[in-house]
Amino acid sequence: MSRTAATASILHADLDSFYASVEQRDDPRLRGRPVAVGGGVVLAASYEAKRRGVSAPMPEHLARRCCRDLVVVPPRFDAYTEASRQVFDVFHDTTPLVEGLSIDEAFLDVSGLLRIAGEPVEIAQRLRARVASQVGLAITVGVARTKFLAKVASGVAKPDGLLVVEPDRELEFLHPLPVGRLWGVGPVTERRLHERGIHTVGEVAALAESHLTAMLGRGSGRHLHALAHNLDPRPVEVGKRRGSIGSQSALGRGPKAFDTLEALLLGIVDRVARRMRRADRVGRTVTVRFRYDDFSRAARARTLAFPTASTTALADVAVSVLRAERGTIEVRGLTLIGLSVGNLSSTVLEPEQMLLPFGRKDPSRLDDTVDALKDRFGAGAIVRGSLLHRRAGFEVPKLPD
DNA sequence: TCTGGGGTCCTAGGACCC
DNA sequence: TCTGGGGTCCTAGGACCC
Repeated sequence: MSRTAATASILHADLDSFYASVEQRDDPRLRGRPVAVGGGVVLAASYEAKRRGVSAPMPEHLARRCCRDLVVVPPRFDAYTEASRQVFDVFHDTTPLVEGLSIDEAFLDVSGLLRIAGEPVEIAQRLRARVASQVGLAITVGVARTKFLAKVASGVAKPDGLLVVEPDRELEFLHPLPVGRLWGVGPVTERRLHERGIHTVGEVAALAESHLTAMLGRGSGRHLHALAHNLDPRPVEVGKRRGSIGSQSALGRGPKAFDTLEALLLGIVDRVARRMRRADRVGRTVTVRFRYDDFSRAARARTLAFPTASTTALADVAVSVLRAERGTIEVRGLTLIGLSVGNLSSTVLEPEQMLLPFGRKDPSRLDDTVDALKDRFGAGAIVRGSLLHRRAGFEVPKLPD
Protein backbone atom coordinates (compact mmCIF):
# COMPACT_ATOMS: atom_id res chain seq x y z
CA MET A 1 0.00 0.00 0.00
CA SER A 2 2.71 2.47 0.89
CA ARG A 3 4.23 2.09 -2.56
CA THR A 4 1.10 3.52 -4.20
CA ALA A 5 2.06 6.93 -2.90
CA ALA A 6 5.57 6.71 -4.24
CA THR A 7 5.01 5.10 -7.63
CA ALA A 8 3.57 6.46 -10.84
CA SER A 9 0.77 3.90 -11.12
CA ILE A 10 -2.32 5.78 -12.28
CA LEU A 11 -3.05 5.62 -15.99
CA HIS A 12 -5.15 8.13 -17.88
CA ALA A 13 -6.17 6.53 -21.17
CA ASP A 14 -7.70 8.78 -23.79
CA LEU A 15 -8.75 7.81 -27.33
CA ASP A 16 -7.44 10.18 -29.99
CA SER A 17 -10.02 12.24 -31.91
CA PHE A 18 -12.45 9.51 -31.02
CA TYR A 19 -15.40 10.00 -33.38
CA ALA A 20 -13.19 10.90 -36.34
CA SER A 21 -10.91 7.92 -35.70
CA VAL A 22 -13.85 5.51 -35.70
CA GLU A 23 -14.92 6.93 -39.07
CA GLN A 24 -11.41 6.55 -40.51
CA ARG A 25 -11.22 3.01 -39.16
CA ASP A 26 -14.52 2.02 -40.78
CA ASP A 27 -14.00 3.75 -44.13
CA PRO A 28 -10.51 3.33 -45.63
CA ARG A 29 -11.17 6.18 -48.06
CA LEU A 30 -11.10 8.58 -45.10
CA ARG A 31 -7.65 7.52 -43.87
CA GLY A 32 -4.95 10.12 -44.27
CA ARG A 33 -7.51 12.76 -45.17
CA PRO A 34 -8.79 15.66 -43.06
CA VAL A 35 -12.09 14.44 -41.59
CA ALA A 36 -14.67 16.19 -39.47
CA VAL A 37 -17.64 14.49 -37.83
CA GLY A 38 -20.68 16.67 -37.54
CA GLY A 39 -23.28 18.56 -39.44
CA GLY A 40 -23.60 22.29 -39.06
CA VAL A 41 -21.05 22.15 -36.28
CA VAL A 42 -17.85 20.09 -35.97
CA LEU A 43 -18.15 17.50 -33.18
CA ALA A 44 -14.70 15.98 -33.73
CA ALA A 45 -11.81 16.51 -36.13
CA SER A 46 -9.13 14.06 -37.27
CA TYR A 47 -5.50 15.03 -36.70
CA GLU A 48 -5.12 15.82 -40.40
CA ALA A 49 -7.96 18.32 -39.99
CA LYS A 50 -6.69 19.65 -36.66
CA ARG A 51 -3.34 20.48 -38.25
CA ARG A 52 -5.22 22.66 -40.74
CA GLY A 53 -6.96 24.60 -37.99
CA VAL A 54 -10.20 22.65 -37.67
CA SER A 55 -11.41 22.04 -34.12
CA ALA A 56 -14.62 21.35 -32.21
CA PRO A 57 -16.97 23.12 -31.79
CA MET A 58 -16.47 25.06 -35.00
CA PRO A 59 -19.26 25.89 -37.45
CA GLU A 60 -18.95 23.73 -40.54
CA HIS A 61 -18.67 26.57 -43.04
CA LEU A 62 -15.69 28.02 -41.16
CA ALA A 63 -14.04 24.62 -40.99
CA ARG A 64 -14.41 24.27 -44.76
CA ARG A 65 -12.96 27.72 -45.24
CA CYS A 66 -9.71 26.88 -43.44
CA CYS A 67 -9.53 23.38 -44.92
CA ARG A 68 -10.77 23.22 -48.50
CA ASP A 69 -10.63 19.43 -48.91
CA LEU A 70 -12.25 18.69 -45.55
CA VAL A 71 -14.47 15.60 -45.59
CA VAL A 72 -17.49 16.05 -43.33
CA VAL A 73 -19.34 12.90 -42.31
CA PRO A 74 -22.50 12.66 -40.19
CA PRO A 75 -22.08 11.17 -36.71
CA ARG A 76 -22.88 7.48 -36.07
CA PHE A 77 -23.37 7.41 -32.32
CA ASP A 78 -24.16 3.70 -32.22
CA ALA A 79 -20.75 2.93 -33.71
CA TYR A 80 -19.03 5.15 -31.11
CA THR A 81 -20.93 3.54 -28.25
CA GLU A 82 -19.92 0.09 -29.46
CA ALA A 83 -16.26 1.07 -29.92
CA SER A 84 -16.28 2.60 -26.43
CA ARG A 85 -17.70 -0.59 -24.95
CA GLN A 86 -14.92 -2.64 -26.56
CA VAL A 87 -12.22 -0.28 -25.30
CA PHE A 88 -13.67 -0.34 -21.78
CA ASP A 89 -13.61 -4.16 -21.97
CA VAL A 90 -9.85 -3.90 -22.48
CA PHE A 91 -9.65 -1.47 -19.53
CA HIS A 92 -11.56 -3.83 -17.24
CA ASP A 93 -9.44 -6.73 -18.39
CA THR A 94 -6.36 -4.71 -17.39
CA THR A 95 -7.44 -3.83 -13.85
CA PRO A 96 -10.67 -3.86 -11.83
CA LEU A 97 -9.99 -0.27 -10.76
CA VAL A 98 -11.41 1.65 -13.72
CA GLU A 99 -13.07 5.06 -13.44
CA GLY A 100 -14.73 6.15 -16.67
CA LEU A 101 -14.71 9.92 -17.32
CA SER A 102 -16.54 10.02 -20.63
CA ILE A 103 -17.21 7.89 -23.69
CA ASP A 104 -13.53 7.96 -24.66
CA GLU A 105 -11.39 8.28 -21.52
CA ALA A 106 -10.82 6.64 -18.15
CA PHE A 107 -8.47 6.42 -15.20
CA LEU A 108 -6.96 3.04 -14.36
CA ASP A 109 -5.22 2.27 -11.06
CA VAL A 110 -2.58 -0.41 -11.65
CA SER A 111 -0.74 0.00 -8.35
CA GLY A 112 -1.48 -3.51 -7.14
CA LEU A 113 -0.47 -5.30 -10.33
CA LEU A 114 3.33 -5.24 -10.18
CA ARG A 115 3.76 -8.97 -9.52
CA ILE A 116 1.04 -10.08 -11.90
CA ALA A 117 1.37 -7.65 -14.76
CA GLY A 118 4.64 -5.77 -14.34
CA GLU A 119 5.51 -2.09 -14.16
CA PRO A 120 2.87 0.51 -15.03
CA VAL A 121 4.77 1.49 -18.17
CA GLU A 122 4.63 -2.10 -19.42
CA ILE A 123 0.94 -2.31 -18.63
CA ALA A 124 0.36 0.91 -20.51
CA GLN A 125 2.28 -0.35 -23.54
CA ARG A 126 0.23 -3.55 -23.63
CA LEU A 127 -3.00 -1.58 -23.20
CA ARG A 128 -2.18 0.60 -26.20
CA ALA A 129 -1.24 -2.40 -28.31
CA ARG A 130 -4.44 -4.26 -27.39
CA VAL A 131 -6.71 -1.31 -28.16
CA ALA A 132 -4.94 -0.93 -31.51
CA SER A 133 -5.16 -4.60 -32.47
CA GLN A 134 -8.55 -5.51 -30.97
CA VAL A 135 -10.51 -2.30 -31.58
CA GLY A 136 -8.43 -0.66 -34.31
CA LEU A 137 -8.06 2.70 -32.56
CA ALA A 138 -5.13 4.77 -31.32
CA ILE A 139 -5.15 5.56 -27.62
CA THR A 140 -2.84 7.83 -25.69
CA VAL A 141 -1.86 6.99 -22.13
CA GLY A 142 -0.43 9.25 -19.44
CA VAL A 143 1.06 7.62 -16.34
CA ALA A 144 1.71 9.42 -13.08
CA ARG A 145 1.33 9.26 -9.31
CA THR A 146 -1.91 11.29 -9.29
CA LYS A 147 -5.02 11.37 -11.46
CA PHE A 148 -4.55 14.98 -12.33
CA LEU A 149 -0.97 14.58 -13.48
CA ALA A 150 -1.79 11.45 -15.46
CA LYS A 151 -4.38 13.47 -17.35
CA VAL A 152 -1.97 16.30 -18.01
CA ALA A 153 0.57 13.75 -19.24
CA SER A 154 -1.83 12.17 -21.73
CA GLY A 155 -2.73 15.62 -23.02
CA VAL A 156 0.94 16.37 -23.63
CA ALA A 157 1.59 12.94 -25.20
CA LYS A 158 -1.22 13.11 -27.80
CA PRO A 159 -1.61 11.83 -30.42
CA ASP A 160 -0.91 8.08 -30.18
CA GLY A 161 1.60 8.52 -27.38
CA LEU A 162 2.69 7.24 -24.00
CA LEU A 163 4.21 9.45 -21.34
CA VAL A 164 5.29 8.46 -17.85
CA VAL A 165 5.96 11.19 -15.31
CA GLU A 166 8.24 9.74 -12.66
CA PRO A 167 7.64 10.98 -9.10
CA ASP A 168 11.01 12.71 -8.84
CA ARG A 169 10.36 14.73 -12.01
CA GLU A 170 6.82 15.88 -11.37
CA LEU A 171 7.31 19.59 -10.81
CA GLU A 172 10.06 19.73 -13.42
CA PHE A 173 7.50 18.42 -15.92
CA LEU A 174 4.57 20.46 -14.68
CA HIS A 175 5.89 23.94 -14.02
CA PRO A 176 6.95 24.97 -17.55
CA LEU A 177 3.52 24.06 -18.98
CA PRO A 178 1.05 26.83 -19.90
CA VAL A 179 -1.73 27.35 -17.33
CA GLY A 180 -4.34 26.25 -19.87
CA ARG A 181 -3.03 22.70 -19.50
CA LEU A 182 -4.38 22.53 -15.96
CA TRP A 183 -7.59 20.56 -15.63
CA GLY A 184 -10.26 23.10 -14.79
CA VAL A 185 -8.63 26.12 -16.40
CA GLY A 186 -10.81 27.19 -19.29
CA PRO A 187 -10.95 30.42 -21.32
CA VAL A 188 -12.27 32.59 -18.47
CA THR A 189 -9.75 31.53 -15.84
CA GLU A 190 -6.93 31.58 -18.35
CA ARG A 191 -7.74 35.16 -19.31
CA ARG A 192 -7.89 36.25 -15.66
CA LEU A 193 -4.47 34.73 -15.05
CA HIS A 194 -2.97 36.19 -18.21
CA GLU A 195 -4.23 39.64 -17.23
CA ARG A 196 -2.05 39.35 -14.14
CA GLY A 197 0.97 38.21 -16.09
CA ILE A 198 0.64 34.55 -15.07
CA HIS A 199 1.27 32.19 -17.97
CA THR A 200 2.88 29.02 -16.65
CA VAL A 201 1.97 26.50 -13.99
CA GLY A 202 5.19 27.38 -12.20
CA GLU A 203 4.04 30.99 -11.90
CA VAL A 204 0.78 29.77 -10.37
CA ALA A 205 2.72 27.61 -7.93
CA ALA A 206 4.68 30.66 -6.79
CA LEU A 207 1.48 32.37 -5.60
CA ALA A 208 -0.01 32.02 -2.13
CA GLU A 209 -3.31 30.15 -2.00
CA SER A 210 -4.96 33.23 -0.49
CA HIS A 211 -3.83 35.23 -3.50
CA LEU A 212 -5.42 32.72 -5.89
CA THR A 213 -8.69 32.48 -3.96
CA ALA A 214 -8.97 36.26 -3.93
CA MET A 215 -8.43 36.26 -7.69
CA LEU A 216 -10.62 33.32 -8.71
CA GLY A 217 -12.95 32.47 -5.83
CA ARG A 218 -12.51 29.91 -3.10
CA GLY A 219 -13.17 26.73 -5.08
CA SER A 220 -11.12 27.56 -8.16
CA GLY A 221 -8.33 29.14 -6.13
CA ARG A 222 -7.84 26.12 -3.89
CA HIS A 223 -8.14 23.75 -6.81
CA LEU A 224 -5.53 25.57 -8.84
CA HIS A 225 -3.15 25.96 -5.93
CA ALA A 226 -3.31 22.24 -5.21
CA LEU A 227 -2.83 21.23 -8.83
CA ALA A 228 0.10 23.58 -9.37
CA HIS A 229 1.86 21.79 -6.50
CA ASN A 230 0.64 18.42 -7.80
CA LEU A 231 -1.45 17.79 -4.69
CA ASP A 232 -4.26 15.48 -5.75
CA PRO A 233 -5.18 12.77 -3.25
CA ARG A 234 -8.32 11.60 -5.08
CA PRO A 235 -8.36 7.85 -5.58
CA VAL A 236 -9.56 6.15 -8.75
CA GLU A 237 -13.24 5.52 -8.03
CA VAL A 238 -15.11 2.55 -9.36
CA GLY A 239 -18.86 2.43 -9.92
CA LYS A 240 -19.69 6.11 -10.05
CA ARG A 241 -23.18 6.75 -11.40
CA ARG A 242 -24.15 9.87 -13.19
CA GLY A 243 -26.21 12.48 -11.39
CA SER A 244 -28.45 13.66 -14.20
CA ILE A 245 -29.88 12.62 -17.55
CA GLY A 246 -30.86 15.19 -20.14
CA SER A 247 -31.36 16.13 -23.73
CA GLN A 248 -31.50 19.37 -25.65
CA SER A 249 -32.13 20.66 -29.09
CA ALA A 250 -30.87 23.73 -30.94
CA LEU A 251 -33.56 25.54 -32.84
CA GLY A 252 -31.82 28.01 -35.11
CA ARG A 253 -32.90 31.61 -35.33
CA GLY A 254 -36.19 33.03 -36.40
CA PRO A 255 -39.62 33.10 -34.78
CA LYS A 256 -41.29 29.89 -33.62
CA ALA A 257 -44.91 29.31 -32.73
CA PHE A 258 -45.32 28.61 -29.04
CA ASP A 259 -47.21 25.40 -29.83
CA THR A 260 -44.18 24.20 -31.78
CA LEU A 261 -41.97 24.77 -28.74
CA GLU A 262 -44.34 22.75 -26.56
CA ALA A 263 -44.29 19.90 -29.05
CA LEU A 264 -40.49 20.01 -29.22
CA LEU A 265 -40.23 19.95 -25.45
CA LEU A 266 -42.59 16.99 -25.23
CA GLY A 267 -40.40 15.11 -27.69
CA ILE A 268 -37.36 15.84 -25.51
CA VAL A 269 -39.22 14.76 -22.36
CA ASP A 270 -40.13 11.49 -24.04
CA ARG A 271 -36.53 10.82 -25.06
CA VAL A 272 -35.18 11.57 -21.57
CA ALA A 273 -37.86 9.53 -19.80
CA ARG A 274 -37.15 6.52 -22.00
CA ARG A 275 -33.44 6.74 -21.31
CA MET A 276 -34.15 6.96 -17.57
CA ARG A 277 -36.36 3.90 -17.63
CA ARG A 278 -33.83 1.97 -19.69
CA ALA A 279 -31.18 2.85 -17.11
CA ASP A 280 -33.49 2.01 -14.19
CA ARG A 281 -33.18 5.49 -12.75
CA VAL A 282 -35.78 7.87 -11.38
CA GLY A 283 -35.24 11.55 -10.63
CA ARG A 284 -36.77 14.38 -8.62
CA THR A 285 -35.37 17.62 -10.05
CA VAL A 286 -36.61 18.70 -13.46
CA THR A 287 -34.59 21.46 -15.11
CA VAL A 288 -35.72 23.18 -18.30
CA ARG A 289 -32.98 25.07 -20.13
CA PHE A 290 -33.34 28.00 -22.47
CA ARG A 291 -30.93 29.80 -24.73
CA TYR A 292 -32.03 33.08 -26.26
CA ASP A 293 -31.19 34.86 -29.51
CA ASP A 294 -28.38 36.82 -27.85
CA PHE A 295 -26.86 33.54 -26.57
CA SER A 296 -27.58 34.25 -22.94
CA ARG A 297 -28.96 31.28 -21.06
CA ALA A 298 -31.39 30.49 -18.29
CA ALA A 299 -32.44 27.37 -16.41
CA ARG A 300 -35.62 26.79 -14.40
CA ALA A 301 -35.69 23.93 -11.91
CA ARG A 302 -38.56 22.26 -10.06
CA THR A 303 -38.06 19.57 -7.49
CA LEU A 304 -40.79 16.99 -6.98
CA ALA A 305 -41.68 15.34 -3.70
CA PHE A 306 -41.05 11.92 -5.21
CA PRO A 307 -38.75 10.70 -7.94
CA THR A 308 -40.22 9.50 -11.19
CA ALA A 309 -39.34 8.39 -14.70
CA SER A 310 -42.88 8.75 -15.94
CA THR A 311 -43.21 10.60 -19.22
CA THR A 312 -46.49 12.23 -18.26
CA ALA A 313 -45.30 13.32 -14.81
CA LEU A 314 -42.14 14.87 -16.26
CA ALA A 315 -44.09 16.41 -19.14
CA ASP A 316 -46.56 18.11 -16.76
CA VAL A 317 -43.74 19.83 -14.92
CA ALA A 318 -41.73 20.72 -18.02
CA VAL A 319 -44.69 22.22 -19.87
CA SER A 320 -45.82 24.29 -16.89
CA VAL A 321 -42.28 25.70 -16.60
CA LEU A 322 -42.25 26.49 -20.32
CA ARG A 323 -45.61 28.26 -20.13
CA ALA A 324 -44.42 30.37 -17.21
CA GLU A 325 -41.54 31.58 -19.39
CA ARG A 326 -43.69 32.34 -22.41
CA GLY A 327 -43.45 36.13 -22.06
CA THR A 328 -39.65 36.13 -21.79
CA ILE A 329 -39.32 33.76 -24.73
CA GLU A 330 -41.50 35.89 -26.96
CA VAL A 331 -39.45 38.98 -26.18
CA ARG A 332 -35.98 37.48 -26.40
CA GLY A 333 -36.36 34.73 -28.99
CA LEU A 334 -35.40 31.14 -28.26
CA THR A 335 -32.52 29.27 -29.95
CA LEU A 336 -32.26 26.21 -27.71
CA ILE A 337 -34.52 24.25 -25.43
CA GLY A 338 -33.41 21.42 -23.17
CA LEU A 339 -34.43 19.29 -20.26
CA SER A 340 -32.44 17.45 -17.66
CA VAL A 341 -33.57 15.37 -14.73
CA GLY A 342 -31.31 15.29 -11.69
CA ASN A 343 -31.39 14.08 -8.11
CA LEU A 344 -31.38 10.61 -9.60
CA SER A 345 -31.81 7.46 -7.61
CA SER A 346 -32.09 3.82 -8.42
CA THR A 347 -35.54 2.32 -8.97
CA VAL A 348 -34.55 -0.64 -6.87
CA LEU A 349 -36.43 -0.37 -3.62
CA GLU A 350 -34.10 0.11 -0.72
CA PRO A 351 -36.01 -0.46 2.50
CA GLU A 352 -33.57 1.49 4.64
CA GLN A 353 -34.07 4.51 2.42
CA MET A 354 -37.81 4.13 2.51
CA LEU A 355 -37.88 4.03 6.28
CA LEU A 356 -35.82 7.16 6.62
CA PRO A 357 -38.75 9.55 6.90
CA PHE A 358 -40.54 7.43 9.44
CA GLY A 359 -37.86 6.81 11.97
CA ARG A 360 -38.68 3.14 11.85
CA LYS A 361 -35.65 0.94 11.91
CA ASP A 362 -37.25 -2.30 13.07
CA PRO A 363 -36.27 -4.83 10.39
CA SER A 364 -39.37 -6.93 11.02
CA ARG A 365 -41.45 -4.07 9.65
CA LEU A 366 -39.49 -3.62 6.44
CA ASP A 367 -41.56 -5.84 4.19
CA ASP A 368 -44.85 -4.44 5.38
CA THR A 369 -43.63 -0.91 4.91
CA VAL A 370 -42.36 -1.60 1.43
CA ASP A 371 -45.67 -3.19 0.47
CA ALA A 372 -47.65 -0.28 1.81
CA LEU A 373 -45.52 2.20 -0.08
CA LYS A 374 -45.68 0.17 -3.29
CA ASP A 375 -49.47 0.13 -3.04
CA ARG A 376 -49.59 3.82 -2.60
CA PHE A 377 -46.93 5.13 -4.96
CA GLY A 378 -46.17 2.30 -7.35
CA ALA A 379 -43.14 0.05 -7.50
CA GLY A 380 -40.98 2.79 -8.98
CA ALA A 381 -41.31 5.11 -6.02
CA ILE A 382 -38.59 5.63 -3.51
CA VAL A 383 -39.36 7.59 -0.42
CA ARG A 384 -36.71 9.66 1.19
CA GLY A 385 -36.78 12.16 3.98
CA SER A 386 -36.78 15.74 2.88
CA LEU A 387 -38.44 19.00 3.64
CA LEU A 388 -40.41 18.70 0.47
CA HIS A 389 -42.15 15.58 1.62
CA ARG A 390 -43.53 17.49 4.53
CA ARG A 391 -44.19 20.61 2.53
CA ALA A 392 -46.10 18.56 -0.02
CA GLY A 393 -48.32 17.26 2.75
CA PHE A 394 -47.02 13.75 2.47
CA GLU A 395 -48.61 11.46 5.00
CA VAL A 396 -46.99 8.35 6.31
CA PRO A 397 -49.09 5.39 5.21
CA LYS A 398 -50.79 3.42 7.96
CA LEU A 399 -48.64 0.46 8.71
CA PRO A 400 -49.88 -2.80 10.14
CA ASP A 401 -48.88 -3.29 13.75
C1' DT B 1 -15.76 32.66 -35.29
C1' DC B 2 -20.53 32.64 -33.72
C1' DT B 3 -21.42 28.51 -31.61
C1' DG B 4 -23.98 20.99 -30.76
C1' DG B 5 -25.18 17.83 -27.25
C1' DG B 6 -23.89 15.33 -23.30
C1' DG B 7 -22.40 16.07 -18.68
C1' DT B 8 -19.83 17.80 -13.75
C1' DC B 9 -18.85 20.95 -10.03
C1' DC B 10 -19.01 25.38 -7.45
C1' DT B 11 -21.20 29.55 -5.39
C1' DA B 12 -24.62 32.29 -3.22
C1' DG B 13 -28.94 33.49 -1.18
C1' DG B 14 -33.32 32.26 0.96
C1' DA B 15 -36.37 29.04 3.47
C1' DC B 16 -36.67 26.00 6.89
C1' DC B 17 -35.48 22.88 10.84
C1' DC B 18 -33.41 21.79 15.26
C1' DT C 1 -40.51 34.70 24.69
C1' DC C 2 -36.51 36.08 22.31
C1' DT C 3 -32.31 35.01 20.07
C1' DG C 4 -28.55 32.54 17.74
C1' DG C 5 -25.90 29.10 15.19
C1' DG C 6 -25.42 25.14 12.30
C1' DG C 7 -27.16 22.18 8.87
C1' DT C 8 -30.04 20.82 4.79
C1' DC C 9 -32.67 21.70 0.75
C1' DC C 10 -33.84 24.36 -3.21
C1' DT C 11 -33.08 27.67 -7.12
C1' DA C 12 -30.23 30.27 -10.33
C1' DG C 13 -26.13 31.19 -12.61
C1' DG C 14 -21.50 30.28 -14.24
C1' DA C 15 -17.19 27.79 -15.51
C1' DC C 16 -15.55 23.81 -17.30
C1' DC C 17 -14.93 19.15 -19.68
C1' DC C 18 -15.37 15.93 -23.86
